[in-house]
Amino acid sequence: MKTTKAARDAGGSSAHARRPKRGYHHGDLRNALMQAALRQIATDGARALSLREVARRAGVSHTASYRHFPSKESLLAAIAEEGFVMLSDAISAALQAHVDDPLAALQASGIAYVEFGVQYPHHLQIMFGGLISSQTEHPALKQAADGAYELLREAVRQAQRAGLIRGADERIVSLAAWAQVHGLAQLIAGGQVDSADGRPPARYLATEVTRLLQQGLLNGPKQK
Amino acid sequence: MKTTKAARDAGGSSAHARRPKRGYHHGDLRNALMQAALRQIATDGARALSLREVARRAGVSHTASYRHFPSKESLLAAIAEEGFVMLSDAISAALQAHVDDPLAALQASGIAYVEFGVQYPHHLQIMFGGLISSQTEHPALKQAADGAYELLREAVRQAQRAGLIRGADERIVSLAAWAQVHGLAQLIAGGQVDSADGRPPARYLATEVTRLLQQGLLNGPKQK
DNA sequence: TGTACATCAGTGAACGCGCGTTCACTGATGTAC
DNA sequence: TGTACATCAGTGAACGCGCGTTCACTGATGTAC
Repeated sequence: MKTTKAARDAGGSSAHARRPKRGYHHGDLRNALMQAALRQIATDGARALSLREVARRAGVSHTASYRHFPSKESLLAAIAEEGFVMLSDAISAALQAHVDDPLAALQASGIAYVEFGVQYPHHLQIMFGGLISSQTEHPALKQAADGAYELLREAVRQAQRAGLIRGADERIVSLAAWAQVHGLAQLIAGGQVDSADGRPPARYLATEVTRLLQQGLLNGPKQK
Repeated sequence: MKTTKAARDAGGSSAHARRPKRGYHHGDLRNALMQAALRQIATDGARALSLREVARRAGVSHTASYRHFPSKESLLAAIAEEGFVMLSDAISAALQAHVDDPLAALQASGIAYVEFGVQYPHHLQIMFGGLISSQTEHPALKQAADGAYELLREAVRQAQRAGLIRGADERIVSLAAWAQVHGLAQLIAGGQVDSADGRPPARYLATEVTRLLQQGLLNGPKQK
């Protein structure tokens, strides 16, 4: 999945695996701690996460993380922020693959949302699991979260501008789109919906489910 | 919200408030513990929940809960189960209010789902927040959860049978409906969407959002 | 190139704490006769 | 109605534990001259 850029830099020539010459100084501890935290969540569940165990997994004394994160929650906030950035990247890529077709772009961004959640379920859990008391206390996180949602809203606006979505309030349409892919991602990532080997893959489910909503958008309100 | 049946029984005539004659035996400790747990979650967040604090709030020694729940997780499982039962009741009521109109029934059940989540956000968190390691280890919980989803699927099937939904796979339609209301409930309950005083109330958002999906269902696939 | 010094990133002992669970117990309640 | 006894629902001390955070420290790194 993701590579620890600086971790590779440190050693320079030493190909891989065998511990690079890192001695007292780690080189990329901040990043290593974030990855260790994700590994612990994968193993023990998000609510069992402890700073000391994270440090252990990173091979470092349990107080070292205070050089990089002022508290346990700020480590979680950093991971959540990373998640929103990755999500934004995924949505952006989907949008750019369909610049000529705003409706396809909207659907693709929804599918990207679901795929992100399935691929990074632990990020999703930290982003939305109520582990961070208040986003307001972590401005960078709040900004990243707002940015991701803004991409989605902009996709809705473009489809409206192009005349592909009729009638409905943009806020409601955006919320409907968000709720749908968010719910689907949560259900799949949370194991409530099987999408394992042999079962319909997440991408297929996301495609079909978003298609249904899209049809509703296309045709506009029928007048009650 | 909910009344503790047996707690009232215990005292008999003593109207209310002033501690009924409960001495050594509590009378309805199981129920009282569940409510105390919900209160602690409301105060401190779900991940801070501790059996000892729950017992403190219930006014009982911290080991008393072992007479009613074999472990901390089983207390959580009981609350989650209660949540699914309440959710099922809410959905059933919505369905029965529209027996003559399967499509209205389907939408009403979705709205009921969102309203349940908004009204009982802490139940929702316990039901879906990954606090319970495996539903399989709590059969009654699993059954309650499956029952709620089954009600929703049955509503979809009835709309299909009545010819109101064309073409689409029932599994996909059910999943789309579930994902949408589940996502909306999560977003509102998690504070990602404001629906507080002055803002559009949850019921309105749920109605509009489900209407969009409904329109997609009504018109069926347009043939790609 | 060498030296002095400031800064940075990690260490390890120690703090105080609350936790989940076990155990042997005791007071209260229900039931058989 | 009264008594003996089993069962049930709480108690409180004790267990062993890992946690987040602080502190004074030390080794490593970078920089000015």
